[in-house]
Amino acid sequence: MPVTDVAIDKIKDMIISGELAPGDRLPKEAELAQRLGLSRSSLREAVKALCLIRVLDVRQGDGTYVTSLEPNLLLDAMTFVVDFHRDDTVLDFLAVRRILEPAATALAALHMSDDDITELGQLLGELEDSPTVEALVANDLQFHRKIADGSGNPVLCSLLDSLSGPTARARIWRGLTQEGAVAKTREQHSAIYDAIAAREPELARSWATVHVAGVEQWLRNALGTADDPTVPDSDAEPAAEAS
Amino acid sequence: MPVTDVAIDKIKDMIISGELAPGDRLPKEAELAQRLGLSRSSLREAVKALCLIRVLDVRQGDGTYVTSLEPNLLLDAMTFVVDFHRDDTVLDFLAVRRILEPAATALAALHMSDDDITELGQLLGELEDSPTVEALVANDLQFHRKIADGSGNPVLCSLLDSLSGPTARARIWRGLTQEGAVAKTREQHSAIYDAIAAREPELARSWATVHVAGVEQWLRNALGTADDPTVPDSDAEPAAEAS
DNA sequence: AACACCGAAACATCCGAGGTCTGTTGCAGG
DNA sequence: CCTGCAACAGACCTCGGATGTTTCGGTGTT
Repeated sequence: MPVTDVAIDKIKDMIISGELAPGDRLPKEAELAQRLGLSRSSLREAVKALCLIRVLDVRQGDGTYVTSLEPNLLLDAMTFVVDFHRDDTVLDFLAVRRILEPAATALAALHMSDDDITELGQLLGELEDSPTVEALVANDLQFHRKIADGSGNPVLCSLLDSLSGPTARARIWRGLTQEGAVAKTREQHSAIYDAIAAREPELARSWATVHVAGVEQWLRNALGTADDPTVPDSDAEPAAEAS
Repeated sequence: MPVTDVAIDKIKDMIISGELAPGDRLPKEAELAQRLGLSRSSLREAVKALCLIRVLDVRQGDGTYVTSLEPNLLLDAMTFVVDFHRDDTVLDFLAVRRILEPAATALAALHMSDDDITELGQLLGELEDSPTVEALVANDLQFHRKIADGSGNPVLCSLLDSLSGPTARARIWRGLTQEGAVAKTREQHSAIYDAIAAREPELARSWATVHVAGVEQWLRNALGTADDPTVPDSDAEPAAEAS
């Protein structure tokens, strides 16, 4: 195994073992390199890699630090990964979002504070009467992010955040091409908000399902893959082997 | 922004734009470095970082290649990230798994081929009568992996795979300390298998919920936080309306 | 045709020399 | 005593070259 990969594991272990706590500063490059038994160049490669996934944070002129390691920060790095799947597997991501979003919305109906719910309502009001598609989608992202945050589960929230990225583009596309999509989105958002404000988790869940499924259904048709077995529709083809 | 980060973005763009397709070989270090306008050292840092998240694959003596970029490969890198959350946030990960696993199991009941179901059954039979806890958990992981794979959604499968890692430790701990946990796990696995084999998605979903919730409940008690209704009851999620 | 050897190509690793940014220190002035 | 500016030291950034290792493919022998 390359020395750089060893270094990555070593640093990872130092963090997991507790030798390096979140916020701690690492020894200076030269020192750490000697301690791990490799050159500064190789060590820098390791540090850079850990930097990309938000485990380390290097500040020029200051030093290298361990990040807070909070789930939202680390899962957030997943956005980078998800970026590589733009067109082909968007449906798969959307299918997962369709599973998580309703659950998160139901949780939000139970856990959100009254203040948060008020802010959620304000978000809906901020939108103009005839918003641009971009403004609508931006508001859409904020709306769902606040709900995900309201679920009280940071892991769930970050995951949804990552999944929302690639599907946002699809939503913009939809807004531009599908008649009535904007109005429908606003209606559904209001319904979701009402359900949360009424503390009705099951109702909130159902509206969220309808909401996400709408995008999913449209996208599936738009992609012309009416026969894609990846998505949970009503029935499946039971392998025509036995019978 | 550091030149290395610029290089990362450049390479990322080259891939997303299609200039570099999965499986393609990158220009040699020196050449690419000159083209991107930086030194080999800095380029190597960028490549190493992209390597960690499985976007690039470097083979000494051969060259640097773009990976297949399949969701399972990229999401798999998330396991590395998840490793940093061992004790504190396991409950949050488990809560997400409790949302995804039942959905995946229901999908599997609809989409798995008869052959796959046969293999799933064999997996259950492979276990001895009095397995060690380690063997049981290993079998447990395989069992759920096969089901996740059977959902037909590679993103969902990879995500569950990543989430299973940190919770596996918890499951081992449980097997060692809770009386009857082993027997209960086997019973529930059989029930899940039966529901899938019978093509009963809702039944499969419910058993999966019960199964994961069992671990979650135990863990919550074990951690002494008996007061966290993180997840409401989750049925009525119309991922599949076959009956 | 199968196998062993050899050389070219490409990555791995290391090193040392500047460059740049940041936080701190110390002095002068209000 | 407090404030503001300038110089300093520490730490990371970038570079380019030299040397070691591994892999691939061509060549020659058996």
